[in-house]
Amino acid sequence: MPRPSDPNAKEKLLRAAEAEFAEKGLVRAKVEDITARAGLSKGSFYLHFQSKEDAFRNLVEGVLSRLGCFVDGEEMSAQELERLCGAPAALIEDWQSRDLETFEFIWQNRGLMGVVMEGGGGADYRHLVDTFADRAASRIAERLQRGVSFGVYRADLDIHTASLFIAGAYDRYARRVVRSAERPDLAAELRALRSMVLRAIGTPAVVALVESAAEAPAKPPRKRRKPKNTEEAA
Amino acid sequence: MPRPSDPNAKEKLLRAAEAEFAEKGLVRAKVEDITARAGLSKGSFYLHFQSKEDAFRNLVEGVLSRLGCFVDGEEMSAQELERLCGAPAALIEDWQSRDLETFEFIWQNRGLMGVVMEGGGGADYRHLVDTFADRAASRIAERLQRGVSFGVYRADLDIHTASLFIAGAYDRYARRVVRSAERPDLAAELRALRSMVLRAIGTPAVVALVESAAEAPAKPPRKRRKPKNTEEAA
Amino acid sequence: MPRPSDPNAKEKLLRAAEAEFAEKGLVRAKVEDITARAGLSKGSFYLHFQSKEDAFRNLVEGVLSRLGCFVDGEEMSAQELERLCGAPAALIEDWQSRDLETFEFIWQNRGLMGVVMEGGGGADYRHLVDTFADRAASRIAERLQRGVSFGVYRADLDIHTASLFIAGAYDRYARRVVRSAERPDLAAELRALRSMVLRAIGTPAVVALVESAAEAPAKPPRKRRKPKNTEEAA
Amino acid sequence: MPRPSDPNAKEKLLRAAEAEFAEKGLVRAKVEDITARAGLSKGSFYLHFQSKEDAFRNLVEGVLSRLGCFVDGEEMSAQELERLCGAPAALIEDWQSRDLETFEFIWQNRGLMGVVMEGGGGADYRHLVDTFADRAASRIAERLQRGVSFGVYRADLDIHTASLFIAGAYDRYARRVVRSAERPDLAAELRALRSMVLRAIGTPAVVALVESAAEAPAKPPRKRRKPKNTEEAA
DNA sequence: CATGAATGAGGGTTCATTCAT
DNA sequence: TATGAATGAACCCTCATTCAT
Repeated sequence: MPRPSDPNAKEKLLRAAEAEFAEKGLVRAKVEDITARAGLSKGSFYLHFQSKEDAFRNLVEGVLSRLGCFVDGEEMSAQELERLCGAPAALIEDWQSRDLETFEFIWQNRGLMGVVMEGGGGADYRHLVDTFADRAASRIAERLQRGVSFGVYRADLDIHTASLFIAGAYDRYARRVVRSAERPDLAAELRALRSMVLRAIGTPAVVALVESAAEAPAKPPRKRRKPKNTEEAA
Repeated sequence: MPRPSDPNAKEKLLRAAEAEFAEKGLVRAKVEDITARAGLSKGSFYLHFQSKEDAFRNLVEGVLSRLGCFVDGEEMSAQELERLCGAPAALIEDWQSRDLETFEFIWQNRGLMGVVMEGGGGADYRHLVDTFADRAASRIAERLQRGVSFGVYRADLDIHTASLFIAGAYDRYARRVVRSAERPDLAAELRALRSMVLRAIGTPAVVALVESAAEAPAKPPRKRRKPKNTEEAA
Repeated sequence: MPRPSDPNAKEKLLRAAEAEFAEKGLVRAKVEDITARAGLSKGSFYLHFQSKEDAFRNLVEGVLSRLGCFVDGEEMSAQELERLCGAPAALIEDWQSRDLETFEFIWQNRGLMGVVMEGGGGADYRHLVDTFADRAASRIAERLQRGVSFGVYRADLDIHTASLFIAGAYDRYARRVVRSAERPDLAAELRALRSMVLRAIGTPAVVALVESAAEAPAKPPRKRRKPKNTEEAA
Repeated sequence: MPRPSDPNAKEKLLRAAEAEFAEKGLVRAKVEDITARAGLSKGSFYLHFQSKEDAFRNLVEGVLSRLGCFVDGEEMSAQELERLCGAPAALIEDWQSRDLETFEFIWQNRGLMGVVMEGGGGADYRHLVDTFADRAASRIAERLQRGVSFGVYRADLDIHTASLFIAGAYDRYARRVVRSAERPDLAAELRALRSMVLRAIGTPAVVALVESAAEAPAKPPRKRRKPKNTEEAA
């Protein structure tokens, strides 16, 4: 006996699938459990997805693509860029602001991010994450390069090693956030993380700035786009 | 037609299981593939293990426990400790030497380490890795504390954040090693990684030391125990 | 969004169902494919048929019933009959004319005829075909009997075997027609077939007639009823 | 709980599959019913066959290949051939003997033959049957040609039409045999069928022979190979 | 009447595990 | 101990059918 048509069926299924995948990974998650969680019947799953893998791919590609937007960031005008780099404090605040947005998104989507980062999709999806990680490291390298040429970072910086290192630090932090039961104090922790990084790569002037600014309050992040999948709201 | 008793059967099965788990993860690895790879019959698997999960747990616990030995390190006499901490250069060399041993082990056991780190065992085994990571961070914290009290690291060091940060850096590097197709230059890469870390946490004197010693040759690691699972030898 | 009522819906569905059944048989044909081909919605199928099998039965019974009319033929007045049987050549022409009509119908409805003859409906529908075949053989037997009593066929004819044999020959030819990609030259092929049959059952006089008449042109068939399902027109 | 190893498992499964396919066709036959009929568990099916279709193909190809041996017949030495064709009566007896063997085989394997001939495997298997039918018609054409050149059949025989016609007659008879509930009197019916055919294609001398020999007893068939799948024995 | 999302029984296939030999 | 055929629970996916709109 069919239920009344539900215009949100696909969305409900995606939410349910996300939760099941987050809990059990691609292989152990059962289609029947997904549909049960969505309050639908088993068959309805296949009205919206080709297969279980299809739904998984949908979710993973979606979250990685949206995360990619944060990583790539907005275009910054040459003028704005020069202004910021001339004022290390402002540059650092911009950095913090971007980090906060990114990790806010990661926190909101921690279920899916967890599956993706912990390999819950099996080897077939690792390359997606690897590709993403490479892109992130490249972005960081670009910014380091820029920072060096503007005299914010040490001139003798080994940019390749440093970018891997920094990407690693963020990766590690992301894993921690994703597994947190409680919402972490993202602003404070990101500030601490960044202080560590700046100490390692900054010029003495920047290091001094970092040390003096340890207690400065963080500005709220600019709203660039509104995050989806707000698990918090559910 | 029973084959003659094989005293190495369990060992062969463990090696085969490790390889299959490394390639496919716990769920996708088939008992039949494991026994085929070991050159034994399907039934023989259950003469040595309660279940597929049992074999997996055996392997994971084994590798984590051996890795734990490296992390915990040998007891160091108070005298030796004081000597080392009075000579930062020696302390750093000791650190390098321990890192090298640890990562040598990780490289040798990269198959299993990969499954463990990439979540190939599903959510049920994450706590093992988490527990291990916590222990590692504690150890690092202890050593940071000691280093601070001996004046090697900056007195204002936020030990908690620093330990997470450092554990993260090593974790990240371990993931890279585990996925390398080619044997990485562990000594050089660990030296670079440590330099980064020391710049972030060391006193100015130590930072100077790091900068001047960039080209110093690493001593060969002390042999504390011989690593098992030498995939290289196979 | 309901479409405006379509008075041809049932007919469209029957045509689509026929095509799908012809291509895939009862089991492999999907209701959804049928309705899609008809340009209607899935649900509309059940406004016109109880079930997929119901539609299949409708079609099969329809085609067999219309084919039965050809086989049974029109009532022939005693007078007309006597006239024909007194003139073997005319009798043979009448036979050819009826065959042509029948096989024209078979060709036009080759899709459905194919499913029916090739068992595409499964064992449940075989009895329909069997019943039909029995009836056809009986009709042939009657005509053979009549032909014998009028001295057209050999007096020693084993009517039972002959009728099966002839029914078989037509059955076989029907299968060939039904599978032809190109429209076969029905008139010529039926003439050849009939010649073979007449040689086997005819009196020497008739055999001579057959041999001398090999090149006589066939008259166009009388139009008794107009065939439906004219696939050619579509 | 596994049953004791059964060396006949595959054979039992083939028999059971044959029966189920014969009753329900490829699509409607359920693997579970097949294994139940064989007294085995569902999973055991896949120890012996890749899939349900694989088992079906095995059976169909097997029966067609064995039937092909009958149709192709044994090589006949030129000497023997000449002797036989010089003595139409002997030639006809040889024909009868071969027919009897072939239809004995068809009767023994009527289950499978039924599925194959009635299209129970769907369109995918029709080409196998078509290919087989073409081969059979070619063989018949060859023999007709030989018979004509030896003066057994009418010199003006249209070999192509005749071969199709004869193949059709045998095809039709095979369908009847396959559906018989009771074992038909193969010898008598084949003899009748052959008489009809000979009347249609034979020279007057042969026709006379046929008419006089209607009551001659059939020789028992030479045993060329022992038929498998003897449903009668089961 | 028409629609098409929803339903859920059904069936093919996999594979961890057992146990007679 | 070793073997590998046998088992059967699980689970993915299909599709005929229903019914709220």
